[in-house]
Amino acid sequence: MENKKKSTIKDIAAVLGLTPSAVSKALSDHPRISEKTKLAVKETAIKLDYQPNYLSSALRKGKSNLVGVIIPRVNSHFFSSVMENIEKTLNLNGYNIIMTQSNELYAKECQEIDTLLKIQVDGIIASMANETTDLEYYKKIKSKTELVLFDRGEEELNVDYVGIDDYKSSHLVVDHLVSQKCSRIAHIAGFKHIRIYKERIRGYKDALEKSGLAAPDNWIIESNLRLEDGRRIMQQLLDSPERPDAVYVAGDIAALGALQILLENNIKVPEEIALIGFSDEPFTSLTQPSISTVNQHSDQIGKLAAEAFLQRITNPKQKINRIILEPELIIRQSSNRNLK
Amino acid sequence: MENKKKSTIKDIAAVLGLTPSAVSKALSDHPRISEKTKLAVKETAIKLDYQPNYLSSALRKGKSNLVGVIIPRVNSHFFSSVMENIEKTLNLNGYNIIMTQSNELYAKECQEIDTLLKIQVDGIIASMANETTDLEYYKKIKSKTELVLFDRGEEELNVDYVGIDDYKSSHLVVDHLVSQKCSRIAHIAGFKHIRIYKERIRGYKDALEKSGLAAPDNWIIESNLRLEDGRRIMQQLLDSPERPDAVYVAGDIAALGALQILLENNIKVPEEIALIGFSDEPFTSLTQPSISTVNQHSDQIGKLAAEAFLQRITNPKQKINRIILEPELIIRQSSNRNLK
DNA sequence: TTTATTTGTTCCAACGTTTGAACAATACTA
DNA sequence: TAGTATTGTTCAAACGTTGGAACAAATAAA
Repeated sequence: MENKKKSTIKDIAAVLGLTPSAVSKALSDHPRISEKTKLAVKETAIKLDYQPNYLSSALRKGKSNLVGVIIPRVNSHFFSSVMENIEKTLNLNGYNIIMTQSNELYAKECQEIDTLLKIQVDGIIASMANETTDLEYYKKIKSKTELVLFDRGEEELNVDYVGIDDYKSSHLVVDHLVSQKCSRIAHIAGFKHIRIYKERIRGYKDALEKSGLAAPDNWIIESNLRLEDGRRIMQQLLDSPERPDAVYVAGDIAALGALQILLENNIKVPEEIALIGFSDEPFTSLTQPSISTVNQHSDQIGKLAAEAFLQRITNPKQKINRIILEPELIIRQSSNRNLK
Repeated sequence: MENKKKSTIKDIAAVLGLTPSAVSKALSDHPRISEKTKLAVKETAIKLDYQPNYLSSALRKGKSNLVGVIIPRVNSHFFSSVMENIEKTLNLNGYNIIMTQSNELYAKECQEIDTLLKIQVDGIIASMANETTDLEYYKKIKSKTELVLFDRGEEELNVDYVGIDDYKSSHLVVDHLVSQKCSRIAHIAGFKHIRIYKERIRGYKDALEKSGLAAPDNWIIESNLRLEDGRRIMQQLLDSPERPDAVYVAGDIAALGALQILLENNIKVPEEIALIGFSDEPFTSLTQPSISTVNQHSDQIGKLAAEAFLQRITNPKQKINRIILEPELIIRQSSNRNLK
């Protein structure tokens, strides 16, 4: 015989012979309530295990103090680290977050957006799914609540954004590979319709050109950057008439797949083919050889995205923020020919 | 000049010259509302981009259709897969989930519980943090809403539970190691105060005894099972006067740490020391050598936990479910002496 | 034609909290 | 001692939605 009874402000009022409004004011430290009453109210609140009903207060105040976060997938160090830092920053400011994942699917993303809007979140912080090309749903968010994007976001939406300089990242990667005497550099890329991957491709091309190099068009291969994509494309590159002597992969997981294929084919990394990934996922330092990669500063991105949201809530009409962080190349064994 | 104006049932009513309650009934297909009115209402709802206000309806109905999920950390294949399957199952039944992570910290866990209760979720599905020994907060959940536990849960709480047979898992592991002619088997364990780890330890001891083996007490070493714990303890075992010839690690991440130390010390795995982890995290198949491990059926656990919740919501007084799944030993290179 | 039934709608109270206004009681000022 | 200020509380309306009861109009049954 269980009774899942939640106590309300009324119950406290009844115990103390007060009105609900007196209790409400006491709980929120209203100046006109006597210290004695406040103390009594707070004691009974604890005694009755009172939990404020968020639904009613949010309804009344028109503010939920809830922020929705949409990420492509939770099972990635980059995204979960961003997540954690968003949460940490917002918690300090009295907000709670609802995290959802799109699984890189447009349909799921739309569904999550609808749910979050229904819940009346005070804002949404998101990184777009790989599949997303239609921006309608994001425009819908914009018309209903605050929106901050990070990492994967489109300029067209004209909202606050935090990310790294993807164009420059490719320069760091290519310049380093060139310094390692690589000259036939292929690029396992993300889909060009996503801005960050487009920028990485653009940076890759420009950096090659700067060094007087050029890559055949079929050395830029777009994909979803999953493990199996990395494997498939690396095999494809190995089978091509002229093999590259370096491969720049736009994501670490795909880079791992590529590394597997290289090892399975007994190709020496980095001597025969050098390899560089993207994101600094923890496993890149654990593989044999360890994988060079680009650090995207996930901790800072989360913090900055949360702060951008907080600023916008405080002052909705301030001008749009675009925060672009400096990428950092982490050189490990897979691209360091000097070390070995 | 933006107007983040949300339209309400009142706006629709005003447009059509109806009352809000007529609109509400039309939207929920009340039988007494004429088809004509329903059509008109639904059209205007779309035209005005009407989004039902979840706060008010949840408040009124006393049901939020929101379920809180608390997991120790999101960045683990096991937990994120459970998560995904909980979400999938609950979504099909009209529920949305709010996922939170405790980061294995008791304080964070309590905070998350309070938030979820404040939000008035219809139930909580959780796996306890490593740190948690005091069950007060879980009893609090029980007194306020429905609670389902998975993987890490205590029997004392007497709530629905889904997990695997940890005692048996250890038997599978030890029996396999014995079949590989290992006789000095150490155990890098989780903390004994957590039931699942206690069970793994108990199974390990009993299985050893069954095979006429015994391990010195200092070969059962409890820890948080993080990467660095695995490294530290493995080093400790290597430095001990009599080295083990097999190590059974109660978590994959710690097993990876142990493997790193073994490789750094040029110890042949599995010939000199065999290694087995726990959870079937994806990276276990990617290491060199690949790591044997125990499959916990994360997909099923999520589905079953969600179903347990749904059943309890429908029928609060049905008797407590304890669903125990069969563990599955996945034999890979790190423990297979025959293969090599 | 009167009475009963069905249909489509409005009315109203409620969910739990918040907040400005109103009020009574006490304390301070002239 | 009357008048004003201060203090501590209650009152009442509101947030948006819901759902039972009430009601009027149209239709069916007697």
